[in-house]
Amino acid sequence: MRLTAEDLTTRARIRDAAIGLFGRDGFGPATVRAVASAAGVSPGLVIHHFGSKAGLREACDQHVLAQTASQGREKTDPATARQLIQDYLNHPDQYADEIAYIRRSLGDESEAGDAFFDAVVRQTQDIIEAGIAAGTIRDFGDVRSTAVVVASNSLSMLMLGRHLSRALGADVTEPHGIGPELLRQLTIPALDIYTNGFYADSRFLDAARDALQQDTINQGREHAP
Amino acid sequence: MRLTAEDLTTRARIRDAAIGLFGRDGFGPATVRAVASAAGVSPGLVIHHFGSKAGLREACDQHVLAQTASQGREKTDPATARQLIQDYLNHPDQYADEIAYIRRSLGDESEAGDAFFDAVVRQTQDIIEAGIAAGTIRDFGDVRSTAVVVASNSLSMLMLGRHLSRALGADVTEPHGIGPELLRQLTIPALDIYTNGFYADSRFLDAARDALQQDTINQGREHAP
DNA sequence: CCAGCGATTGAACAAGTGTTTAGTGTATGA
DNA sequence: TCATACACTAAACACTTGTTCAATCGCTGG
Repeated sequence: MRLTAEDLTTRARIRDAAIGLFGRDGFGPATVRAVASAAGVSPGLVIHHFGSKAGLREACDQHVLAQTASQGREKTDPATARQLIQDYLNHPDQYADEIAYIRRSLGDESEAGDAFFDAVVRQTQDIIEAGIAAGTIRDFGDVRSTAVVVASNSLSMLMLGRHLSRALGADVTEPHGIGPELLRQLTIPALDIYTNGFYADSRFLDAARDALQQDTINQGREHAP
Repeated sequence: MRLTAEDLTTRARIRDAAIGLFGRDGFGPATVRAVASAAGVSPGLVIHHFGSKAGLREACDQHVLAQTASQGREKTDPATARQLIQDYLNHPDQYADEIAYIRRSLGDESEAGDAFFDAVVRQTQDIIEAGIAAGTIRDFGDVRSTAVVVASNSLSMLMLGRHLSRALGADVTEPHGIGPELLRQLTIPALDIYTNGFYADSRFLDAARDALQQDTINQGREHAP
């Protein structure tokens, strides 16, 4: 649940407007004047409150990070996770700005993006380890690398939401978000792969193992210029 | 094989410098002056050759798209694909600029990025259909959606390369590229999931099917404000 | 030989950028 | 009540941006 009313302090209003514009246009192209205009204040006031455009960004980073961290902490619990997804499916617009901002943070090189990605990997690894203990998830050799792969796959929906929408024929009114019907359309194929696998047998896996073995042996020769 | 020598026309040199800077800094932040300086020419000449900064970008889009299209066309053939990957593993630097540029194109909303994503999905779908016919890939209900999911997962390595490197402890000298040793480290877990699945049984898949069924029934009520 | 043409440059321009500054209210606390 | 502090604005500043323009340089065709 979020507060949507406009009983925010001016500083918070500016920050939220900045999150929206930074997420939509990127940190570079979004201007202080545009942020000020969106917040209904003068450009000077933005600087007065945040010192500089970089300071404004830092405040946005911290806020979005804190917001998502407080939601993500309980995500290991399946029931809470389900409720969170349900909440998003019912009110996707309330999360749109933050999601767009995170997408930009992951794309730019920013400390906030780094922290967010690391948090997702950490939680994924927790979930995997709990799942292995409970017998619901297969036991892997390298849990860490597996967690990175799974986290990366999950975040690809966030990074490529716009293209997923296009490819599956949804209306692209929302520039980048991923709507409820789209999420529904992708859930089954994704879970199907995660449950029954993608390849029919271990041919490719064995071939890759062989190739990597061979590549490691030949590494000194092949990598020489 | 690419030509690395400097026997390029000035126009091509400017274009290549622009691809490098657009990929590294983004289309907005990268300036005409920086491109001109990187190419060793005056800013006016950039405009003289391409009309405007937007024209320069269009030329970069077309060039990168043509470059990747010519390589991707034969990717359905497994042998060629393997050779392409080998080539990349041995000379990753030669592809770095184009990869960074594609990453930015996929993140911005650009026609080139759209075309690239669609091409990847199309080829993925071709590979899946050929694999199903050959018996190497499982037969899915919805090939199209599956192709979108697989393509999205594959491209996540491109979009999040920087974070994958960080998470797996590689040196982050290259800002976003994904190095050979990193690719080696991720191949086995990814193929393991694609071969043996991620979940131990179909519990999650069944639960999702039930949830979506129920959500569809309740959709009218739950989505109301 | 030379007229012409494209490549190329340096300087300038107008617009937009982040930021500063001086000034105006408007509270709050002594 | 008055002075201090703070939120806030309008205007200006210095700088960067994309783009234009006049003027060269170097070649090539007649």
